[in-house]
Amino acid sequence: MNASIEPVEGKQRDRAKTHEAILSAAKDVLAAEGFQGFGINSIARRAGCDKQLIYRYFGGLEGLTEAIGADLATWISDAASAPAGQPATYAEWVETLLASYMAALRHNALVQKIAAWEISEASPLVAQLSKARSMALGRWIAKQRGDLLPPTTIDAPATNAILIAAAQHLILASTTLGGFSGLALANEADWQRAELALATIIRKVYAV
Amino acid sequence: MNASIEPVEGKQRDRAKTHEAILSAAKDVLAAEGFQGFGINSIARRAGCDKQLIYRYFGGLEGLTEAIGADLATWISDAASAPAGQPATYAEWVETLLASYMAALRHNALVQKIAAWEISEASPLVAQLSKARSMALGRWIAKQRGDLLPPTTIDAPATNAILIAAAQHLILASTTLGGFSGLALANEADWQRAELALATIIRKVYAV
DNA sequence: ATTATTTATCACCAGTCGGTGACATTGGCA
DNA sequence: TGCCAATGTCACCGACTGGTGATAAATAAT
Repeated sequence: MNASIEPVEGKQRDRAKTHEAILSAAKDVLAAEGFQGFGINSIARRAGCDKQLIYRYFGGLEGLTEAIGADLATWISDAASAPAGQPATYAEWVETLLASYMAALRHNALVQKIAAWEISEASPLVAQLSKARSMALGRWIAKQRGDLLPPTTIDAPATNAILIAAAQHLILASTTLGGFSGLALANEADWQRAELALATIIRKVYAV
Repeated sequence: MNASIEPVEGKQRDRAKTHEAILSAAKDVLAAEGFQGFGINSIARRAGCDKQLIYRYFGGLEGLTEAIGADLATWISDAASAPAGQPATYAEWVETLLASYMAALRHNALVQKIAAWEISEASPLVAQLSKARSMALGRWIAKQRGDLLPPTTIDAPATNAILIAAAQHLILASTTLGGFSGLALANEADWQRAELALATIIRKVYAV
């Protein structure tokens, strides 16, 4: 019961610590090397433990992926900064929401790799992460939502899906290609240009 | 010299045929299994020949990828239907161009997998294909271009990159996730909804 | 008919992968 | 003390990967 006896607790015989080390290593591997390097051996190497422990504590890659998914439940709530003020129009709301989403995704390599995984392969592994990611996103949007309504002449769900898809694709392309379709996306000025164009689209399409 | 002696020419000792079989198998593997299954062994299996011949005739995966890139030079010109009529406005031009691009990409699994590869990994292999793909796209757009100019108040390159990114992402997501961000993309009606929303965006953002 | 060259096949290498069973070590409990 | 469960380590398995050298078979040139 008394767990405060160990003097140094260096790195031996601590299941909780090993558990955490494995989970952290798994996220690191996925964020750094992408889903291609997401394997038992690679994760065990980075965690500095035997791969057998991954099977024991998580039940292999599946259970480990599940744990990552659970860990992902609040990724955007934690990353996105609080809204500065109440938006006055639906267009303003979409604009700030999309900007927050882009900022959060741009600084989260793990979620970027998951997003890339989603559109590259349809495996049960990525399905878990995909579900966790979209649910976290849905909760976050619902929480931010006020009583603003889009113009009834516009298919808002489809339009917003297009905007999110564009933002996501630009971010993913920027890390591997450095840009997309002639639009450079390397420095902050490039991103401001892209976000300005997005904001212009939003304002024009949701103009009242 | 005389190469018309062989009576049946079944499947033996024909370098040109083997060459073509390998190239075709490589494209098939990439289109069917994605860049994950794009390997020497898998391609040789599908081509029905020894993998040694891939090294001999193409110089390994690199040369083979280069050959695929060269083969890709006209993918969109071949796929996209000729423009029905001359567009009257810049918005119309962008609208028909984007619709053609989406139709061509939706029915070309190979290019889809290459696009997914581009945003998943930054390897020299995919760089070749990426270059070939974007150059083919650029040539096609330049050929379609008339003397129409966008409104000077709009950042047209950035806006168009956003539109293409959205279209591309929706198409890639549809094949693996069946939709994106709550927008189903399974049947033709779903796609018409998405294209209508895209067309609305284009008309509003490029309105004169 | 006898060489040469091209075309294709085979056997093998070292390395990695996911996965598993046996073993060693430690700490707590009776 | 002895026991037992928890924790960690090691060795191994079969299968696959990219890559290469040697060899066989068929065609072309002499």
